[in-house]
Amino acid sequence: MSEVRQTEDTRTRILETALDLFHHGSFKGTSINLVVEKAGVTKGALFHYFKGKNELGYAVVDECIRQRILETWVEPLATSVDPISDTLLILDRFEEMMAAQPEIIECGCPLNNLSQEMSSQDEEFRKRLLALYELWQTALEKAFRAGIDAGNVKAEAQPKSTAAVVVALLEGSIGMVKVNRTIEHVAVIHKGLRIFLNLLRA
Amino acid sequence: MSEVRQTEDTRTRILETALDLFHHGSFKGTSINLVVEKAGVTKGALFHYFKGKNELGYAVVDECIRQRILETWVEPLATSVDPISDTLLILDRFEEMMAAQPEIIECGCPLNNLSQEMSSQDEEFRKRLLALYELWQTALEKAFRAGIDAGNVKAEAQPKSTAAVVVALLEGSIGMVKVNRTIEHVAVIHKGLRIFLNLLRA
DNA sequence: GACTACATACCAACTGGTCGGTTTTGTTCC
DNA sequence: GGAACAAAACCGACCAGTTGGTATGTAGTC
Repeated sequence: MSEVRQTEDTRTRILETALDLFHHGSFKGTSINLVVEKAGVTKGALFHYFKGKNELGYAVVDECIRQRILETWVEPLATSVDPISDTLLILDRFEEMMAAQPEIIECGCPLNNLSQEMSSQDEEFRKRLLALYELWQTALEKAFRAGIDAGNVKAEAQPKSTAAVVVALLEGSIGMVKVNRTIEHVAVIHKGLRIFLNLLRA
Repeated sequence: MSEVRQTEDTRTRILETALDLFHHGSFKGTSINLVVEKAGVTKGALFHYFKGKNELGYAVVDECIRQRILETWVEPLATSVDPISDTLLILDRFEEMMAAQPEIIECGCPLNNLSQEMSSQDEEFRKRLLALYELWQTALEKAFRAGIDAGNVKAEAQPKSTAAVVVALLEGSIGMVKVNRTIEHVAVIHKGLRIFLNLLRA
């Protein structure tokens, strides 16, 4: 534990702790005092790396959450020509994750949580969160376009609108699960989702 | 102006002011000091009618928001046998509302906002919010069942799952619009939604 | 000795909530 | 009608605790 130097490690620990707390609680509802306590650092360290609470939030969005979107959605869909199957596959992985860590059911999606809380309160937050949604949505849009070209998706499925609907549907679903807080509800939503996506198959 | 007004009027004014502030801001982010200021009452008055901030929030959910769900969804769908057309009609009305009052685009849906913010923080909130979602979802479920019986909706559309998906999709959509903050995005989502719902037509 | 990387003590502003008090309103009895 | 009384409605100063943020200091590194 008593290592010599820290430097970038401290910053990372603050960021990851902040993401965790913002996820389980909320941005405004999480005090920087709590962040430093949980991260095992002092306020001086936090304010050394971040100008203020908002800047910390921006960094969480730009670095931590962005990374997750890339790993979960952008990379898996980058070369997809069957976006319906691939999306359902990603959803299966989510379901497994929820079964393994039921606490996820309670606290939803970090991106959605922050968006709902902050986008109407702080323009800087909104811009950054929007950028992530566009990243995600564009990945889906491209995949649907490729899916249509490959003959796996109905031609009438408009890629842009469909991608928007899928994102809205997923964020809405995870939001509903937060309120319902049952794995059964995940299954109900999942079934409906499957019906929807399969209707788009060519 | 100098009417005799009192009693129940004060309570109502507090409730409506609170709903408005919770909607434009958030529950935790709105201080009771601000509520009393905007409502033009004193703290004594607020605490006379509500045991605390949470109780005020519960009342907003149970009374104000519940009323809106009933008016917007339950009553219009009560006798529906063509839930797809009727749902699209309700959505048209939403779109008109957004065009007329663009501020709605910024602050989303009060029910969704409160749910995302509070359901993981306070069990009492969660229970009450869930009850409203069930009210809404059940109304849709019944309408879809009636729609299938009347031959307006595909038989394979499972009413419960479909209702859950519609609710999730709508809440997700309004959430996305909050982040995107453009009327054009409402149209994009709307188009996708229309595609989805029409796929369910018999 | 300049610089980074922290640590600590501190602050003004604000938070939800309390409490003793005043005013308004409704009821009862004459 | 009006005096007497009680209860509901309302007021606003005050409180302890927390908030985001700062000022100042120090220990190790180049």
